[in-house]
Amino acid sequence: MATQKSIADKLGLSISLVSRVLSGKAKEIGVAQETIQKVLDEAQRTNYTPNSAALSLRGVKTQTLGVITYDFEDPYFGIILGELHKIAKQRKFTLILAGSYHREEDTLDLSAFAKHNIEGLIIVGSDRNKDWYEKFTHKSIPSVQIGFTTEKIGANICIDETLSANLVAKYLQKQKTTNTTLFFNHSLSHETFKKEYIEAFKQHDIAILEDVICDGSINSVKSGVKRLKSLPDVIIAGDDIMATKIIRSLHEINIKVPEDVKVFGFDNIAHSRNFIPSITTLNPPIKEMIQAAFDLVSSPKASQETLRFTPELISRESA
Amino acid sequence: MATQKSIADKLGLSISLVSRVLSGKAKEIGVAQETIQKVLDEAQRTNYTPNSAALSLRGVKTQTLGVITYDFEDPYFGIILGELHKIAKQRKFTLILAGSYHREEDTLDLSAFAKHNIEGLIIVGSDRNKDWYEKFTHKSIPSVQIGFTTEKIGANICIDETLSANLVAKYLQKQKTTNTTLFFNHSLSHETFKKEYIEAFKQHDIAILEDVICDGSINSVKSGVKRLKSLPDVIIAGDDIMATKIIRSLHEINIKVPEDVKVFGFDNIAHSRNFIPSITTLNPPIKEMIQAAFDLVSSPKASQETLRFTPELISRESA
DNA sequence: CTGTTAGCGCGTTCAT
DNA sequence: ATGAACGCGCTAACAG
Repeated sequence: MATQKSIADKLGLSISLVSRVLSGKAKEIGVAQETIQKVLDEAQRTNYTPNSAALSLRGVKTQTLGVITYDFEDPYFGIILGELHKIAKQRKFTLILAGSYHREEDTLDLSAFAKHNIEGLIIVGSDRNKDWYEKFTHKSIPSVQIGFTTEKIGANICIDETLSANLVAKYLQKQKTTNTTLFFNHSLSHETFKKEYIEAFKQHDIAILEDVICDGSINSVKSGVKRLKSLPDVIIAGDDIMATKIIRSLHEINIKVPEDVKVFGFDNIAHSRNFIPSITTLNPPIKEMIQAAFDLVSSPKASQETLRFTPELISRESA
Repeated sequence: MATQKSIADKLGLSISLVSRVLSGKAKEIGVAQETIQKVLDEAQRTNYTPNSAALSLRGVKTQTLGVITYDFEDPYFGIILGELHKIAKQRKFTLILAGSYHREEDTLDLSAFAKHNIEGLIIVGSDRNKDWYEKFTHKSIPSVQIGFTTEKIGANICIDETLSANLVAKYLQKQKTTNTTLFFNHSLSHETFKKEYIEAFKQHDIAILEDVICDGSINSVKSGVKRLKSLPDVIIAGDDIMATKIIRSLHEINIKVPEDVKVFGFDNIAHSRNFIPSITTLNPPIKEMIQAAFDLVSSPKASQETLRFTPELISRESA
């Protein structure tokens, strides 16, 4: 490995001089142009890369962010990670990954973050509690959560659930919907939205016939669908995946969407557009949300802000 | 932050003694039991965590792996990352992310890896060339690619394409298929499979009516479907997403799957099971593949092995 | 304009 | 059984 020392030795200069040139402080201090060029050339030639360990030992910013997720298989996770990565690259940040597997939150292990001295924490997904965060409380790392939480620890980026529910209620009203059935699971984001839907439907004179709770597995959805006492005008699903599973389950007992029942989703996953029928859903402004999240954690002063974003209603075939 | 020095000062001991105790070499060297306990207690009390920068500066293993991907939005990416992360956690490894956005490979930036001194490289996805890898050739980091490549640089984990194609051909033959049409894009993995399909179909007396090449966007698939000169017994799609888009496009011009044409996918993404019709496809043994990949990079000696895995044919409604 | 020195936190000689 | 001193690669204060 090329080091400043190896360059200095080769050129017969001192290490500190090389350091000054390489860290861009040459001009400022007043190093001879010729010397600057020699150092730069040799650095280039030997493929010099600053040793991050040495830098961070000296207290130089590591420009490293930790990313925690609760569910790697969330269809949105890849997109979020992609966006995060894109911005991180632009700003010369590095992303370190931690997470729990399948929401087994007890398995969350943050040693990776300690190891690499992260300067910011991005939490992807909703959650209820953050026991694990105790380990971090003694440090003051700016953090942001993208999703809902009951235990806010830093900044927060989420969907405006009230606005969203009203958007849907208005849309359904226009379609002369008089009653609905809810399909939600026990996750925090589902429950948060459900509460708002109930409120919004009340205000728009839309009845809720049934409130089905299922874990989201295809079997739970199937049995939920089978046990339906009656068919509402529209079924409100907690997310698009749930919506597709509901439609699939209905299909298996010969109920057609949207002819017999409509189904409304949430998320606008890539798949929703090509499903048969295509899913009517709410499209969150992911890119803007991620951008905002990144800005919040990478800013010098830790923020406690909560930013709410409004999704766009995408009317397709299912509702 | 608690450091060995802070503990030593507090206890009136020397730093090196504290170091010995904390790195578990106390017994070996012969430190007084009482001293050991004192140090351990103080470390516990002050929440001592070894400084990774200092460690790696001293040459201690960083246990850090770099992960590169070409496409964050690949539906398999989350699953792969989840598996990788699960194993990484078990073995106390850290994962650092790099990648290019939407396959714009020129934007690949590996500075993140240099920054954190990675000890292994996992490449997720197929690719044709690795110009960027030049920067790494002077280091000897064990690497593994999960996917196909034309420019192998380390170990390689992939699907056995010949076996796969034969599996499918045999299946189709049993179903009395006499002709097919291919829908593939220009990616390396699609082309690799296509070649094998062509060979396998020839051996099984299955004709290929048309060879449609499209970029995979819904519009390209739609126009590909519209331009079809005739309907084959079964359409072979390069992957499940392509399959769903084909079915969707056929649906829009009133052609039913599988009644009018069958469609065969590849990948077994989560959605395939719930799509209407559910997609008949090949299911790669992802977990085993990831496990093997991890074993290869994390092993002390860099391997150049290529491991081929055989997928399982999952017969569903579409074919 | 350039070199010397100190020190970030740690493990490892070499002393004692 | 314990401590002093060194060096990993780097930057900054101080000295020419």
